[in-house]
Amino acid sequence: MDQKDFLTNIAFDSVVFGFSGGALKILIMEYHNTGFFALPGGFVQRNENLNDAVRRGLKERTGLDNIYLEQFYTFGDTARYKPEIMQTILESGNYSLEKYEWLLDRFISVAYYALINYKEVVPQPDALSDSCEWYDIDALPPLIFDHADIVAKALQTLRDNLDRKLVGMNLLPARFTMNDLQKVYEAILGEKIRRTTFQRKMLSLEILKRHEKQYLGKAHKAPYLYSFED
Amino acid sequence: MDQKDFLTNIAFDSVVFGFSGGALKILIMEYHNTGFFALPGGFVQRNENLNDAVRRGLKERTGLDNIYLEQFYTFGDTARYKPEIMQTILESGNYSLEKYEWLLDRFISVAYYALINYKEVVPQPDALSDSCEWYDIDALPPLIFDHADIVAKALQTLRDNLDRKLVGMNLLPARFTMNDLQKVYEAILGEKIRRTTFQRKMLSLEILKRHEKQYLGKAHKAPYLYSFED
DNA sequence: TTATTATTGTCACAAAATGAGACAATGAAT
DNA sequence: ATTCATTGTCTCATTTTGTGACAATAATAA
Repeated sequence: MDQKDFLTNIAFDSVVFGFSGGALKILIMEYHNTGFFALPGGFVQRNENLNDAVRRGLKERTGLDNIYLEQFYTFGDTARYKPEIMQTILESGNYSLEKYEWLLDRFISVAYYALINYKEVVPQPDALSDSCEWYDIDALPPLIFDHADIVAKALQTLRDNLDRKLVGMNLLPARFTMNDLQKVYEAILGEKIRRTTFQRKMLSLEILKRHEKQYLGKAHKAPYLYSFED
Repeated sequence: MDQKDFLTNIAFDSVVFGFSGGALKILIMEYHNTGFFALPGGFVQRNENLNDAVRRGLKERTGLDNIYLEQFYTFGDTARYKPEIMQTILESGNYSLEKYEWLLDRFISVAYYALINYKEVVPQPDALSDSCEWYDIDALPPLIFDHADIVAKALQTLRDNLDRKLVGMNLLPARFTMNDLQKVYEAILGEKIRRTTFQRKMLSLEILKRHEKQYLGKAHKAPYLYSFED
């Protein structure tokens, strides 16, 4: 983590979406002894593609390769430059302010969102943080810098992309019911969807393969399981 | 233009769209004595918002304030790092390689597109360039670095945004005919649109104000002029 | 065994949006 | 007055979407 290995003034932040218990969640880190919460992020190595840097960071936090990833905005206001916060984080982690002085400089941050299958992940804190945990998108702790803005814009972009990109594929397990898929859409949009219209629309896309029924011992008709495979 | 005034490793590029003669055009710069063509761009001052830096750059190139601007992607592949090209540009412009050594470093570039009224602009070259001129989007010269990719992505984003944002407003003069507006849409989409459907759709949006007719001395019915004002 | 209950898959119809063409109105040239 | 190209609007067909109805389950209760 030496200055000469990394590009200066440029960072990235990731909004990692997962879906569990009917709610949309994201990963948030908490720094040692500071009460500071932040998005997972990192820096770009001098010989590394920006996109690869983000994948490297996500691999460290989630253990996953091949994550669905979209870049959505680059945040570059001067108002996001608050060196005293970074200084507190470094001091609380017992890091040398001299060696890591470059972290106190201003950073422009390229923001990405990722979609992952909640159940496949065991979130890992990094050296500076106590925890890396899921938070309900409606109940986030206060975040440092402009990270609340980043989350808001990530969610807005996800909503805008909902019709154009196959969002459900990445947030659900390989097999799921139509109702599972509908709940993902409802969590992202923040509103209820009409069941029959949703079902008709999803089936008309011809991207779902129907499998066996799912018997859960409930007192009603068992739903079919679907997958996105061909 | 001293290193200490600017953030390092980060730049911006602008795809400036204009509309003239029924075709979509963008601004391209040509560097002194090099045969190199590139998008207008620049660097971010240490105390300056990223968005403001882009507006500053556009003001220098076009003379305009209050330009319609959208950030659309940040390009950060290592493959775009070609210091020999920048060195040639500096040498051809008789700039000191020592003083401007920082320009030979790797840059991650935040890309924006702008929409402007073609007739309001007299493009201005900068100190390093011979010209800053309009080129038809279908007939661009070969561009340095990954600037051709940037243009392609700008155009794709513009198409995707066509229904959601008021594109025509920014590419046309204050008053225009329905046919003018349709030609803008056709130039962006790269395909013909059905006249009656387009007219019905535009009018149903209730964002157009109808004004007097435009008599051009042609042997047919004179069209109404419209504006986006309220 | 036979109701009861909640949910699912599908259909039918209404409403809205879009595609496609018809046609009269118009401004100038012949 | 006639012709011509273009415009504004209308109508009808087609497609998409909104809305509810309804039969088909899979377990539970009677």
